[in-house]
Amino acid sequence: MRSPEELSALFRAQGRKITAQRQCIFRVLQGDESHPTAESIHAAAKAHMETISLKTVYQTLHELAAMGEIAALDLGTGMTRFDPNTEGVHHHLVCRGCGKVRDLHADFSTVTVPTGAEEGFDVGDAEVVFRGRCRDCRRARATAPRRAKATARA
Amino acid sequence: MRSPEELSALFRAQGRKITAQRQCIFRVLQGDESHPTAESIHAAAKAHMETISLKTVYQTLHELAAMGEIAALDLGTGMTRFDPNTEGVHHHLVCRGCGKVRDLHADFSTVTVPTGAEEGFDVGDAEVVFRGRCRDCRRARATAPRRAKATARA
DNA sequence: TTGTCAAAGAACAATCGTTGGTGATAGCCT
DNA sequence: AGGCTATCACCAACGATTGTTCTTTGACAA
Ligand SMILES: [Mn+2]
Ligand SMILES: [Mn+2]
Ligand SMILES: [Zn+2]
Ligand SMILES: [Zn+2]
Repeated sequence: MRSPEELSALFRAQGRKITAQRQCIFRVLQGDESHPTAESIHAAAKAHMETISLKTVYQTLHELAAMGEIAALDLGTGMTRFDPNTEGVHHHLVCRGCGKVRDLHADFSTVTVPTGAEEGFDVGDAEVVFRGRCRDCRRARATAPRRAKATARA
Repeated sequence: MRSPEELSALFRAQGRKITAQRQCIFRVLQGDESHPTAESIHAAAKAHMETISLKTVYQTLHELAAMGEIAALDLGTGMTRFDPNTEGVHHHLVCRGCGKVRDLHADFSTVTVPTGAEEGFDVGDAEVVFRGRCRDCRRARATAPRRAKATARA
């Protein structure tokens, strides 16, 4: 994702309006590596701008995603996660316990993916999602009751 | 997934009742490789049993999933997909156009997944989802208007 | 500056897949 | 047969997301 200033310039160049809400969202996204949800972005934005609406957050996130400035990820946690880091191709570690998402920089270039032609399927891209337990959840589980109900809420 | 007869025996052994609805669902699931949704399973079941309710279908599917007889997959198509094929580990091809899901039997055993310890993340398993276009959608797209709206409905 | 107008925002309701209640009926199993 | 489940129909709720409507605002020209 570009800097808030560059994004503002981009928006302006595309005829979009530069509003305080959008700039606020730009700033909130800037450097956020938590793969936040729309809701958590909204919460963070409200800390700076009490009146900003969730709808506006969704709208702006979709615009940024359509522009390729951020990525919208469906990682099976129930909510769309947004990723301002679109620089390098990377994969994700998803914690089954708390839903936290972390980047995984690993090389899968040597993986033999069947060509689309031979299966009739035009493979666009491979999405590798590793599910497991983050350190915090591993620790918590060590002392937790064995059949803890998976709440899956972040 | 086991045969309808074996499943009936299993249910009986667990104190669950063997009802006509459940047997109908067992039969519908048997050999279905389309990774159906609850709704499509319901539709197929209704063809044999007009009065079966969607609720019962959901309930039975969840029971089967909890028993490990089928898998419930979140492949980002908006609805949970159910997979009666739990025999071999396999991955999935998801069509971005029509949402169809196909099995992909490919060997990723040589992929160097970072060990959980070094990242503090206990990797349970890797889920590889390939997104692209199936043959039908490729054909359709060749003649379709360029900005066709993705309906994502199977 | 100020007017104009489309774009953006706020508030609210609706949507979708799914789950939860209810009470009544039906049917499995001992 | 009798008890206990499962199922039914119905209706409501859920959370994430989107559509609607009305109001406000920013961008640009006069
Ligand atoms: Mn990321
Ligand atoms: Mn499969
Ligand atoms: Zn965790
Ligand atoms: Zn397709």
